[in-house]
Amino acid sequence: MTATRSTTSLAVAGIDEAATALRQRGMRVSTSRRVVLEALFASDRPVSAEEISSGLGGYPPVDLTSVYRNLETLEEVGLVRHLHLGHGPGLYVLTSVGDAGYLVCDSCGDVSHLPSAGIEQIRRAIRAASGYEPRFTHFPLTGLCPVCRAENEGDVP
Amino acid sequence: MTATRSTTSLAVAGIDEAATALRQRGMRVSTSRRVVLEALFASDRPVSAEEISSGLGGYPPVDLTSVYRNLETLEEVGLVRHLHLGHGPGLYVLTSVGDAGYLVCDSCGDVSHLPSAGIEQIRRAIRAASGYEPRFTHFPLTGLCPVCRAENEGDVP
DNA sequence: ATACTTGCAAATGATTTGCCAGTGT
DNA sequence: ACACTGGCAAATCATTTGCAAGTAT
Repeated sequence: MTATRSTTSLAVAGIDEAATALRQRGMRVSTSRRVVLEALFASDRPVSAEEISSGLGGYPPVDLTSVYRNLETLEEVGLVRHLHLGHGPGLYVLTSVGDAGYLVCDSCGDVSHLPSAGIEQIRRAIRAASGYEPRFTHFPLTGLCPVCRAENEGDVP
Repeated sequence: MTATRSTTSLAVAGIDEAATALRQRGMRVSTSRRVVLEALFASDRPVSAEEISSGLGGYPPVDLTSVYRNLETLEEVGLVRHLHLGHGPGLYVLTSVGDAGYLVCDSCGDVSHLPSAGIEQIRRAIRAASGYEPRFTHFPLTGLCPVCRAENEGDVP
């Protein structure tokens, strides 16, 4: 009833395939929209609307409002997804990057990828505990990273 | 380096114990601060600053700024913690409620408690995969709830 | 009496909306 | 041509900051 975020994804290999997907739905491939896509394809990490707007990676700047509107559109189509790693602005990625997820340390703020090796175990444990089919794409897992864990021996063990 | 949130907690049984903890640190137990604490003690769910400010549970209204400032102070002391369940305002709870965590469905928005029965398994899997000591207190686990999982059979299985 | 707190106004950061001109198809 | 888009200004939502007046201790 109150869907918080997109539940569909459309993985695509490059701009051309993305453009085709858009046109198939009667959407246009405008300059701004293309720049947003190119910036996302060029980045190896989640990026904010502001970063894209201000010319991330040498692409021409695009009005911030248009960036937001395009990201929203692309998210509806399933090409893009957004996530939150902490208190900053939302971050956007292509759905084609997969859904491995992130880890953020509550103490030092360190951000890392959730190692794919152990993900299936985590999934299984969550499924068993709750019946949910987990996704790690919208919020990171958080806690104390190994380093801070060693340091914070007194705190909330 | 970039601590995102408090890593300490101070569980307390009631207002009086909380008041003592505050005074021990040279902090005052003003009317506003007491109302914020009372509202938190009276609520059985995480609440927003706005809710507290506008007189949740029949307590006298407190200026929103003061609520934010008090919540921040109480969080520093370790009496309070905040979390995000989705895109709305931050939600606050007493740390004395424990750290079981929440589950939110990406599709229908349903919010539930992470059943304590399976938590240790989940913790173990995350620890094994990443070395992190997980906390489920700041962001919920998300995914498809059992009901939506059955419905969305085509989507991103 | 002193320093911690409050309340109000104003600022900030992130995102959204209205509106009309611009442009893919 | 027509409908989808873009850009700019202004609005909105959540939260923070400045500052003078108020009050726990």
